[in-house]
Amino acid sequence: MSQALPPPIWSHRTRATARAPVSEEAIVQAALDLLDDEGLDAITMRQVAERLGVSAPTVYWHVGNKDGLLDRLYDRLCSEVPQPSPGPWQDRLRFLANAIRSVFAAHRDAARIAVGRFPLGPNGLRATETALAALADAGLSDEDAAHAAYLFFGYVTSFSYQETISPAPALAGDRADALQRVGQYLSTLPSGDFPHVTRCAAPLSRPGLDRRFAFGLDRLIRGLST
Amino acid sequence: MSQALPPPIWSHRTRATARAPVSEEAIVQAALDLLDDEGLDAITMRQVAERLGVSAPTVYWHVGNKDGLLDRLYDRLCSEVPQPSPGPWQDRLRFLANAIRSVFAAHRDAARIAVGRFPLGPNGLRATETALAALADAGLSDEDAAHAAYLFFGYVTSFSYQETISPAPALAGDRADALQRVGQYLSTLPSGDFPHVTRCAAPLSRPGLDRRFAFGLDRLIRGLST
DNA sequence: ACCTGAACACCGTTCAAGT
DNA sequence: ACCTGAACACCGTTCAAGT
Repeated sequence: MSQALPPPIWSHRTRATARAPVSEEAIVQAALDLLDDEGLDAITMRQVAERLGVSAPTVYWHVGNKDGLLDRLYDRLCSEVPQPSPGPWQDRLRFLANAIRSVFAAHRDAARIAVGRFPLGPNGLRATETALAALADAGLSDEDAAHAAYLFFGYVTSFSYQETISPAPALAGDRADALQRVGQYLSTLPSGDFPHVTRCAAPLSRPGLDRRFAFGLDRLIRGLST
Repeated sequence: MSQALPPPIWSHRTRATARAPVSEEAIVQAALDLLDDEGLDAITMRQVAERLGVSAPTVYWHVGNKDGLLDRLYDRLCSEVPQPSPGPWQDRLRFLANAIRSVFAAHRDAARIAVGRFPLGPNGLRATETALAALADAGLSDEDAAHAAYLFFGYVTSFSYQETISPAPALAGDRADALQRVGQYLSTLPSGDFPHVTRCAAPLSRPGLDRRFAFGLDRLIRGLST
């Protein structure tokens, strides 16, 4: 069998042959690069196309529409979530939650893609299976395990989303500044009308979110224990 | 004091005097009408302006930008949330959760506005105060109550959001159809790789969400009990 | 103080047409 | 089967200018 020759030097399709052929995989990768470099808002059908040296309608041919692209990108992110090692179901659930949060944190505002989605793609299903297995070991029925899985992913996802955006969108400046101003605002509220808000002003506007994530996760796990 | 006369009949500013003067309140109301009539995607600075018979930059003058408009609209929605009557803290929390979910359900995909926001506006603070008061009565410290409040609002909000959108965006057809296809898909997965997913296929794709909401709420409250 | 016209720099999506 | 040019119908936002 003769070896494939490169296109002849007089080929006029220099640009077309220069780039790798477009594929669904390449498109998802380009979207992921865009996400990492500039954030979710930079993921545009046109920008993705440009990264691949291709026209926008080509992207539509491969992934249908923007939602289809984000579905695939979400599953791609799910592929980065590691599996927990064997152990008590509580530990496996905690590991999974922290792993998912870490993946989101590693990709800017990736969590926004996950909000309203459930991990049902090829890779997402692995995480779903892991969660359901842990919940079954917790003694939950199939029905309760399904409900609990939604509760679990909903918590991790919405928490991750919350921490990627500034706490009060209307306020300018960086996050720490904005948070401090929220705390200041809350503490100066009339304490007659809002006794608890004023007393909780500081903890409500605390910047460190690791403790808060662990708190919610612990209470969730406790609530799921029989 | 003489009574104010209407503009003379020869006034050439017929259109300008015909409409009520624009105000922040009127703008928020127009946005709410748009939300109820056509959904969140219809809330556009231009569309809001058109509803008021005004040009788009006028809206900017009053609310700053679109985020500022949505902040105000969110607080307007919070004003529709009723206060619970006195009773055990669990009941008050449950009442508040159901009330918030009902308000979102009454305004199409309003929950999407709430995702990533925390009720800190004049009206939202009433709900926050109610939640914090209940959580304090549960025996939580100020710090834990603050964390739990985020957990609580995050749950109600993200659940409400989830139920306003179709479960698998890529699938066509109405929700019941799409859900059934998801269930079908999950049940035909290789049961060797996904034993729990296949067994939970039916409950994972069950359409009624009231039971699921109650389940999560119960477990949350249980997890917060000392 | 409040409002407008016109513009800038984009979007998602479709569709006939090419190879 | 895969890709392009050109277009449609929009966006959020700004800014000089008006009253």
